[in-house]
Amino acid sequence: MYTYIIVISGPTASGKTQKAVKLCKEYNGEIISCDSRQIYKYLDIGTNKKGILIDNGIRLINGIKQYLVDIIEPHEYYDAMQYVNNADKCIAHVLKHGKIPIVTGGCGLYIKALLYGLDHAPTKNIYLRNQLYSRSYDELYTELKSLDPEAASRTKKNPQRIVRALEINLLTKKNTKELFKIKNRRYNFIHYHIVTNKDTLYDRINTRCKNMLDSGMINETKKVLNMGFKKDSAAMSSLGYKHIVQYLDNKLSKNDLLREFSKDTRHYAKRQITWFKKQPDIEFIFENTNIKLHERNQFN
RNA sequence: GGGGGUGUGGCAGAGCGGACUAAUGCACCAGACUGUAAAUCUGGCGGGAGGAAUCCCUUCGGUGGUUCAAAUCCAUCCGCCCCCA
Repeated sequence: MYTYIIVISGPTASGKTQKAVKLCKEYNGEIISCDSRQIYKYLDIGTNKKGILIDNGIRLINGIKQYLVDIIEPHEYYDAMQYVNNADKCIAHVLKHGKIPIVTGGCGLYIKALLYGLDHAPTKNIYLRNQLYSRSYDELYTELKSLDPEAASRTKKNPQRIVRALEINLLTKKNTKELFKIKNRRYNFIHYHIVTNKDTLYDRINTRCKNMLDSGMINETKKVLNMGFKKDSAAMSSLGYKHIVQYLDNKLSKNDLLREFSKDTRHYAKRQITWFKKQPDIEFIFENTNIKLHERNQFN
């Protein structure tokens, strides 16, 4: 019985899933997705889902099972803690069946949360947030500065993060210094991160965006909107979909739609690259590298 | 041939006598981020020195003028565009 899990991360369009599928076939594994967008039902083209849905939250890609996709409705809220809970269950499930869980995805925060855990903090409080958002940035920043200077210096000029820090502080009456503990690994894991040539990656992103639009992503968006999901629902903040919404509102031309979609996706990839650079316990591999688990002690 | 317009940093595009190394956007580079994360946010972006304040050099098609001062005015040359013939 395996006790290790494998993590494969990489920027968008770096070929994570493909690599994971190959690995699963060679080593009897199953994929646990770590993707904050493929969790949404109905958004298939733009989130680049692979394979077919065979059960609630389970897809089959070339005969390999992938968990944690298509699990919530477009308007539903999701967060890192929920991901950890879900992923923990999936990992246990896969291990129980004697297979290797291969966590695959590009969502840095979720991976970090899964691997090292989150400190105990309250979940989103909409009432409080609305209250906070009605105040000015300066006011919020000043308040955070007095309540939790460290958090303030970490979140400066970022309203969203200031609100969250205040939310934690007001709800727990503790500052992050008291709340945040040094954490140990929650799993025995090997974390591979795919490194690609950036120019190649950017080219790939550009053509992928175009292909997505050409293969019905706009209609998919319309369909979801016609189902009654709002333009500002959580899922609609996803790359591409949010641009399509603007296009449908005549705020973007078709050319601009593609340009903005590609641009933001490229920027996103860059953010992913930046994030993983400073994460601990990562083995960086080139995209054409074959992962050979059998050469590792823990798999003998 | 006649008339009008235009030429600005990698691109688009403001500026139209001083605060101009020159707005803004794109591209590009770097970064932050423990519960919204495909989110949110920050810095840089002519060259050289410096941690930085700052300093030196070089820019607005070419050249020559006017002016204390020019991307901005004038002359001329070159390129592009439009209209009339």
